[in-house]
Amino acid sequence: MNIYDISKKAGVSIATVSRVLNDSAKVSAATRQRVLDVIKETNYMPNAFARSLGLNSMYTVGLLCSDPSDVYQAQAVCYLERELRNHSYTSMLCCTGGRLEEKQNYLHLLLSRSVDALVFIGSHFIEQSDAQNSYIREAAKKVPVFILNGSLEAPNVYSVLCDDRKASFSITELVLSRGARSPVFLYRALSYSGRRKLCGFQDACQEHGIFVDERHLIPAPGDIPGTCLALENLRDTGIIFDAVVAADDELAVGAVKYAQKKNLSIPEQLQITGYNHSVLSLCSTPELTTVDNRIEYMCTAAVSLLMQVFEGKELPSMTMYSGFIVEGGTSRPGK
Amino acid sequence: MNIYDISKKAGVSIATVSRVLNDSAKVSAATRQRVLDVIKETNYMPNAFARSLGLNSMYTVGLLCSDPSDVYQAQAVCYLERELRNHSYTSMLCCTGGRLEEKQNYLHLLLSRSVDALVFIGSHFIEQSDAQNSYIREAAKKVPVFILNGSLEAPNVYSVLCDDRKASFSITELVLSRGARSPVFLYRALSYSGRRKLCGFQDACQEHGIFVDERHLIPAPGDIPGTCLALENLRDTGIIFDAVVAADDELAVGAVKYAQKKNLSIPEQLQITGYNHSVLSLCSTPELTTVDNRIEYMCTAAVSLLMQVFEGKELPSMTMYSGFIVEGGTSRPGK
DNA sequence: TTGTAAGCGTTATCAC
DNA sequence: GTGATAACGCTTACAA
Repeated sequence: MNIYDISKKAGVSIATVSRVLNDSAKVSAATRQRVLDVIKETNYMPNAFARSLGLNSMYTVGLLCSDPSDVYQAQAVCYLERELRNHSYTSMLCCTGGRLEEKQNYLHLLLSRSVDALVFIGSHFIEQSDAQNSYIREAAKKVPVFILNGSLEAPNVYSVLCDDRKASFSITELVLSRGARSPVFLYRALSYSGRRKLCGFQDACQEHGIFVDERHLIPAPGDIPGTCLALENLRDTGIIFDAVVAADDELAVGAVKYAQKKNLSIPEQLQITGYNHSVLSLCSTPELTTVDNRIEYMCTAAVSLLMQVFEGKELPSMTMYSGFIVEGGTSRPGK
Repeated sequence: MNIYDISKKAGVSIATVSRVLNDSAKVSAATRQRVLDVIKETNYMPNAFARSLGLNSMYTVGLLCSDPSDVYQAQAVCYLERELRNHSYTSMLCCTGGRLEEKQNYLHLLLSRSVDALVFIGSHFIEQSDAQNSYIREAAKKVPVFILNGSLEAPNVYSVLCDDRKASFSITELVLSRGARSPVFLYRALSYSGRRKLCGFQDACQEHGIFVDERHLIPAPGDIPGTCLALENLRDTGIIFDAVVAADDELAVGAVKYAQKKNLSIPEQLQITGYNHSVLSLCSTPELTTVDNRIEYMCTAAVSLLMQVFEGKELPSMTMYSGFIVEGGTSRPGK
């Protein structure tokens, strides 16, 4: 069943059928109705591939995330998909994992499918060495590229992010102002946002006259038991700490587990802060003090900006929002 | 840059270029090399839309989930996408939410894009009233449909699931054998797997001579505070319970929060079990006793079955695996 | 307002 | 082995 069949049954030309399908201006009400009747009656569905070929677009956006099992990324995927759908775009999802090569493969895949735009979820995609980001720049020559929670200076690349440096500064500030003297920073990787968070942490420490060296910056393997172990090891090497500022909620939960294992009371003996305000922060006991970086808002904003790019508007290359602190029971109460 | 440009530069016909691209049999080594050189040199990428039109397929599978922010669904999405990608298929993701109408819209969308198959993640898609599932049956007339953790008897519909009834029976059995006398069942919705879990719970109770009526079957709103509240209300109505068998980990965490709020010791005064063995079960303190329903395995299996369907093989309409229990600290220790 | 016909860039079927 | 050429099913000038 194709457009010719419909045109025959309705006694019109294929052009008219096409016009009806795309409800283009000039079709008489009578003709339109006749065509619509036939379409309904035959259950006709236009062929998406042929349509794409003509229009050179499938109204599809490529979504790249490293791992949607990460609660935070999953939320982003969900919100982005919803917003895109509201604008009649479908989402092609790619879960790249962490390896650069794999990311590049996926990018190539999406471009070969001629997606209309790309959204990178999370700062995992921005490598420290700028040369390694060239693949993103290349992609941006073909389609607009959006980066959530990461930033890259390049034509046709737009960043939407939370001011992680500021939020990290504030939350470090919070535990310091409530008595912490030897905080450590727990991170998964020094991705773009990881580095920003680290900056905030260091700045806050400096402002409080607290000396921080690399022994206070703890890379964690990522999962909860591993994080717990990393902190145990840290303690065994003789580093004393009374606060853990974690780069995400899962790491913070690892710190909670560590405290429980070592019988340290939270927050009296150990203050802990997370990041993301994910469901994990609520699962933890006590609930985490964490940063809400407004992921839903960021996703809505990103898609809305994307649509503007499609419309040919000029856009700022970076849009930055502020997160806010949600106080749970892992930091000492304020006055 | 299209296949004609390449053919000119290489001094061959477009047919030959096409043959090289699809590394089809008969092309002389010399010609092939010449064409490949031109392709490399020009950075030529075949047009995906034109290709799809010819082949009538984009090698794309539609993935439908209600909400990937649900950790369990997110994992499934991730594994499915990975496996599909390994078989050279891309994934079109749809997050439908819970409303039937929205699910149908999404289904229609995917079909209009001519995906090669559909995978429904989670049993949310199988309605209790069979008539409401007709939209899935309709879809199955066009493309093969896979259902993860749900089941529907229909041509071209294949179910891959964990034996939830059995697992739920076992885990209920576990808390009963360890002293629980008045368990309640906590669920989110009576979806296909929800109903199976309920059956397992009831059967185990019956076998232990424990009377269960509907007051012991607690629908929870879903989120943690809401679940906590639901249990408080239950207690206020005078229902005594010493075990909570929850249909998923998040609900179980709600029960943990309830116990903590009411100062009930876990597992002495209240045993709690979850379901899914998600990261939430590890975040909780104590860690949950829960069911691992082998989501990764199920996803791998589903995709492998899907590929067999594409190859035209006959397949059983249902493939069922057994889950297993992971003991945490929310159930009393065995002897 | 409607119809004709020329793309869009492939794949696939024939001949040669 | 290779090359014409006809699909594939739509959109869209341009004509009428």
